[in-house]
Amino acid sequence: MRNREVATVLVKIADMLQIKGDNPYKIRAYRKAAESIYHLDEDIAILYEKGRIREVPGIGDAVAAKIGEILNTGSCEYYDRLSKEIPVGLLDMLAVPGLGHKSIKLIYHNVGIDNLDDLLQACQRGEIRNVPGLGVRSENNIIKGIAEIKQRSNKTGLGIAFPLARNFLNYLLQSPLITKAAITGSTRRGKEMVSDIDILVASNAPLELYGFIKDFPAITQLEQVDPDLIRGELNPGVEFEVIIVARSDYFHSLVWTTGSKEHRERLFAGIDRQGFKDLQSETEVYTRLGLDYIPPELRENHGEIEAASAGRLPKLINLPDIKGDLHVHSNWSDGVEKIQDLALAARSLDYEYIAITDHSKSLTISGGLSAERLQAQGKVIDALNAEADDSFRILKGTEVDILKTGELDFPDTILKELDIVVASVHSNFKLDPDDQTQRIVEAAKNEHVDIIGHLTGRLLSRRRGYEIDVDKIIDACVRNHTALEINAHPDRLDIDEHIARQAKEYGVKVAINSDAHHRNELKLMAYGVTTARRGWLERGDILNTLSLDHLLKALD
DNA sequence: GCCGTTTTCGGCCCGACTGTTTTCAGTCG
Repeated sequence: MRNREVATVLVKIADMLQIKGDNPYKIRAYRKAAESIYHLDEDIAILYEKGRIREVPGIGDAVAAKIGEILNTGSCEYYDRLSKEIPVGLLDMLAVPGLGHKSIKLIYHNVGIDNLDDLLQACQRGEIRNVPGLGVRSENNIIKGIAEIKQRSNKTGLGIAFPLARNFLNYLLQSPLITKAAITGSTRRGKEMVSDIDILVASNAPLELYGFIKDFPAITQLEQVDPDLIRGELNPGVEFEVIIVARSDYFHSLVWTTGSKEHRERLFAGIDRQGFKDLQSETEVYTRLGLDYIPPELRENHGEIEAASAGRLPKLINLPDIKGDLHVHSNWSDGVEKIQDLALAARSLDYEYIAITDHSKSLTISGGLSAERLQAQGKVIDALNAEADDSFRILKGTEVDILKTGELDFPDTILKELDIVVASVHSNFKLDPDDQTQRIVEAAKNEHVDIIGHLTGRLLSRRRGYEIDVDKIIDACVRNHTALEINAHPDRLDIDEHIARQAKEYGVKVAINSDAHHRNELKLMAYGVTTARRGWLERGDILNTLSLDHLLKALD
């Protein structure tokens, strides 16, 4: 699958055109094509070979030709020509919050800055404040923004790291030199951001492995550090380690490498792991330590060792416990899929229901629905449910905007007609913390609101969440029987594991939702389940583990 | 640059906030 690689080149073309100040619709066309390819569940290279690439929405003759070039050569003539005019370092500067294409062009033309490092230095020297349209405030915001970028640049989101690790693992398992292998480390624990990918391998021929590993297509760097350690980097810039052990040392090594430093050091304090040879499972390792088996997601030294010792570990939720998705967008707002296609995809995941929760009218950029359109959508859903010959149910819902004042974007008379109401913040992120909190508390108090969506508004690779008092919001949720969402999108994972655990302690129900804008994104549910597991949540804590009947009763 | 049950040209997503200004351009969702 080279879809991500192709999409990345197209996005860069769009960015360069935008810095140049080219036709906005042409720029949008490149972005739309990139987005389409990114979400494709087929391999773009295979589609191209079959001559079916024009069937992909947003790809016309011009982009199709460029994709052909990218697949054959890794780049295309148009991109190369643009990058002579627009230095690629300018594109990195786009990651700075508040800096857009126009400011970057101005900075480049006025002071000749074309990369992040020089930009930081120029800000520190006070040179950027003289660029027309920018001032001292902008300068300070840029310095702050670059610091944040540097802080997270050595980490990779689980949504990138996990699929990459799985592909790498599957490749390794093809080798006859390897008898057992598993993803380990923080990726196995399901941390939202990981610093590298660790793979544990059992092999009796460690020195022959290097030659096999170097042929994995995504490898960009490779180094044999020790006879039992190979280190390198995978495209797109994710570091990895392959740790090689003898078959007899595999399971205690898996426990050792999976847990956080604090977990493993407490586990094996004063114990020689040599006595753990030849065990047949991780369960045996934990049994030997006098503990119940601790699932990887809990191995953080956050109380799991005490709980395992006392036989009080939670029975964590599993993906098959999920009976439906309560936050999904269709092409009525900013999703790309028809409602019936989303329902079909949900059926194939063995769900019993899916809630269509398109945006409300204030979110114009995302095609928010007016009250009239929402009612029309309800009729369409009723008809689809009526003509279905199974018990699967499409629920009528909305992701209603929480306005600046805490008022909702639809009146109660509209909300009460819906099966499910998700209320979310999409504007005024920089409100005073008290006002921001109060705004969400007001929404939670509305009797028709079932779930607060992506509570903190954070985007893991891009921005921190808005400032809120989580305790007060949890309190409001308890009093009003409002659930909190774990938004499963790997860019969000919002609420995080800590707030999720706090919610459970106070008896607030949690809904794990994909927030899918495309049918393939329904599968992102798995990341939300991982976060829930890291928050010690059990099936009974999760709203959408309920069967359709029980869910409807619970929502009543 | 893409698209089409207003179809081969003329549309294509808009409104609020921020920081710069002195009436507005740029950014963001």
